[in-house]
This record gives sequence, structure tokens and C-alpha cells, in this order.
Amino acid sequence: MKTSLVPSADLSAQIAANIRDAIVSGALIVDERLPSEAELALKFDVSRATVREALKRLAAQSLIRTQRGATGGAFVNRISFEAAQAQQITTSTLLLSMNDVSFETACEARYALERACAPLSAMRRNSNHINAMRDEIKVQGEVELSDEAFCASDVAFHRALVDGAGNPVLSYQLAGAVEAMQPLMNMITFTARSRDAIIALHVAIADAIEAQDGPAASAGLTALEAETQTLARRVFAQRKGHTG
Amino acid sequence: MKTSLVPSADLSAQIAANIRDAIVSGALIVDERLPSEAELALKFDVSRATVREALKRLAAQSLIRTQRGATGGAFVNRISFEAAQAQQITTSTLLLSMNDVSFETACEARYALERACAPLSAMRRNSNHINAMRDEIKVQGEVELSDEAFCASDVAFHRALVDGAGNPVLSYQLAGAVEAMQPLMNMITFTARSRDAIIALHVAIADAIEAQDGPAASAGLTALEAETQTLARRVFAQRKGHTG
DNA sequence: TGAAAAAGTAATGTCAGACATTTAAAGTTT
DNA sequence: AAACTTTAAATGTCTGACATTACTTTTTCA
Repeated sequence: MKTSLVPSADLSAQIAANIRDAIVSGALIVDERLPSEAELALKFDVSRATVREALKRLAAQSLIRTQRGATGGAFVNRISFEAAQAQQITTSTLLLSMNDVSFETACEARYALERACAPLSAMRRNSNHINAMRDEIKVQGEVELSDEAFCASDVAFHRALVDGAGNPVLSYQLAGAVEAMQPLMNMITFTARSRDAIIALHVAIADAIEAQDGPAASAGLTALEAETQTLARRVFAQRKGHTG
Repeated sequence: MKTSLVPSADLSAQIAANIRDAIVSGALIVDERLPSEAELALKFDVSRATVREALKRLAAQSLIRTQRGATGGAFVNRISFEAAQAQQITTSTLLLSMNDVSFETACEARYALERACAPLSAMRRNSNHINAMRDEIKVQGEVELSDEAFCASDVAFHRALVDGAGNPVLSYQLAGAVEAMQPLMNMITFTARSRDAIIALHVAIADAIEAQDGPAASAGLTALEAETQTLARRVFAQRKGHTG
């Protein structure tokens, strides 16, 4: 870990960048302990408060964890898939909501990515995945189910589909796309008829995955994408008509 | 923004979570100014130092930006695709390097996701994308090109392919998968013959994209994945043989 | 009158030092 | 040997001060 810093930024940001580089480059390895806050303050010639702000920045990115007590300190954190996923979902969700990404664009991206998983999922899925999908389909058929609960079940269904591919990297990447869509999906009111159409397609997709028929699963996802896009267009057009 | 906090964590983490929720939920909108550090300290009944640590956590996630001066303060930040992408690349890269993700798994995920873009890219690509791909192919053919430069050009080629789909959400999602692979790719030594094979497939893919032939582009990617996996297996087997 | 210069002001950035709390290890007692 | 106590080292938090920045207002003076 070098101590020379790039100027023109907060000291705490510079220090954070310095340590981050050391972690990314492998100079600091997983579970290695950083120097204590007091030592870092000496090393970078800043106050302890500034060092702490730098460490909090790194902690926010799950790059380090801290422990209190005599043998405590800041340790390089092994980023877990769960933590990375949670961060990605937050970022993706905000990205979509803050940048006026159209429903159409987000929906297209989501289904394109999901179709990428379909052949693998058809090949490798086990009974757990099939059961999860069937369970969610059952939930989706319940009467008096709120739109939000319907959407949540939809996400769970697709998550099972993606997990069926048995590739954690793929699951991690997809989580962002699928979950980030949820706020947009929640804007839609699902009529009983549109729910039936979606459920029917879910059944077709689950059948295809169970039958290990990748192309059929992809076709089902394409049909579901078209159905969703049509539904969204109708809802948004209607809303526009009402308000304007 | 409520002021009740979830216990059992650092105060600064609780406060950060509180404000983060307000941003994610939309209670705080883009470019809105947060209360000053002193006001937040009063509101949450903590010291200014603790508030600052919380704000640095949020800044590390690009959720807020700060300005100094009389009219300064912390403002809700509009997350840009660039910033989100940079964060995702850092996270994905560390995720792969720290969790012993096999080359095979990462490669499979990467090409599955890229195949998802191929049909869209074939449909929508413009001359810029085609030219970028051709240019990179030319670079890849240069003699005396280092392995690292070859990999970098490879990434640029695939980035052009992905961008051709004209969907910023897809580009954002793919960036993590493609870029995070680079350190793994850099472990491979590319012989002249293996480079020729890769370049030939790149030409085939570029041709397919230009001809707007989605299935051919997908097939090319599948072939490229197989080629890459074979190459990697050979390299790793050889390395194992040498050391053990 | 009007533009430049100076002062004011409110915010973040940084520092120093103190105390609180937690945790493991060392030491002591039974 | 086990249970308890003490110690030490680290992070967590607080207080108050000063530095720096950049906008706003006032003053100056041509």
C-alpha cells in the first residue's frame, strides 16, 4: 500500500481510493487486517476522523468489515454473492428510476437476459427449481392477491428459472435486471384476464424447463415479453388518457 | 425522512440506511438538498462526526454528492450509467477473484449474456458499431501485440457488439460480466494459432451482425465460447503439469 | 450609476483530544 | 483446572475548534 495520493479530492476519498486500489490489485488479500485507524492516520498524515471516513466509504462497498475489541480492526472482506447482489439491486433500481428509463427498454433488457438463461436452465434445473416455479404459479392464481404480491411472486418465479441454470455468476447478474424492474412492474394494474394470460405463459415456461426443452422455454419468454409490453402500453395509454 | 433507527449496528450505518431508504423510496428526489450536517446531527441526536461518516457511506455508493460553500450541502445524486457501470465492474471483478469462480463458470455466464444481445444487435447496429468491431479485429491481427492488449481489444470488440443492441440497460448489465472476465482472461497465453482462430470467429460474428443475421451471430458466439473454453482448459492443464 | 473589491455568511473539510464500549488475552483466585 | 478479574488495544462516539470554500451582500470608487 503506497501512501502517495492523487490530489483534487477530499482526503478521505483519496485515502479510500488508495486502499481500494490495494485491495483490487491484490496487494491486500482477503481477511488481511489493515493497520489500525491510528496507524493509518500516521501513515497518511491525517487525523483519525479522516481515516474513519475513508474506511466507512470502503465499508459501504463491502470491501472491508470492522471488528471492535483488542484484536479488532478493519479486515479485507470477501465479497459474497449475496452482498454484491444486494448492492447491484439497489444501484440498478435507482438507475432505472432516476434516468427515465422506459418500461419498454427495461423490459426488453430483462427478457433478453432471461432468455440467455433458458437453455442452461432447461439443461440443469433440478426438482427444487421446478417446484419453486410451480408454487409461485399457484400463488399467482389466488384470488384477492394484491398487484404487489402478484409482482413479487412473478419475481420469485423468474428467479427460480434463472437459478435453474446453476451458474452463480449468471444468477448474480440477472438479479439486478429482474429486481430492478419490480418498481416499474408495480405501476401496472393487473386485471384478472391479464393475470390469466401471464399464468398460462408461466405454465408453458415451467413445462418447457421441466421437459428440458430450451427453445420452447425461450419462446415462452418471448411471448411473455410481448404480453407484458402490450399490457404496459395499454395501462400507460389509459393513464395518459385519464390525466391529460 | 423518519428518524427512528434500527438498532444493533453502528449509528453511522443506521443513519446511512435511513437516508438511503428515503432516497430509494422516492421520499427524497434527485437534486434535493439534504439538511446540513449540523441539522442532521440534531435530528438524529448524534454528533456531526457520526453524521459525516453516514454521508460518506452514501457518497461511496454515488447516492449523494456534496458541495462546499454557503449554498453547499449534500444533494441526492442522479446515478449515471457510467458511475453505476464503474461500480458494478469493481464489484464483479472482486466477486470473481475472491470467490474462486472457475474460468468455466464465468465464461459460460459471459457468453450466455452476450448471446442475449446478439439478436437485438443484429437488428439495430449502425455503422459505428460495425466499424468499431472491424477496427478491433484489425488490432487483434497485429504482430507483437501483447496478450494484455489482445484481451483489451477483445473486450472492446464485445463491447461494441453489446452496444449495438441500442439498449443502455443491457449495456450496463453486460459491462460487469465482460469486464470482470478480463483478469481471468489475462491469465491465458494466446499462441499465434489460437489468436487466428479467435479472430476468424470475430470476423464471422461481425459479418453476421452486419448482415443482420441474429442466429448466425449467436452461433458465432457459441463457437467462440467453445474455443475459449478449450483454450483455457489447455492452458490451465499445461500450467498444472509444469508446477505439479 | 455601475462595476470591481471587500466583507459577511453558511456550509463542508479537517484536526485534536477525550471518553465509551467492546473484545480477547493475561493474570489471579478459589 | 476452572472461574473470575484485570488489562490492553482496538473501534465507536462526542465536543469544540479552526480551515476552506463559494455564494451573497455591502462597500468603495471611478
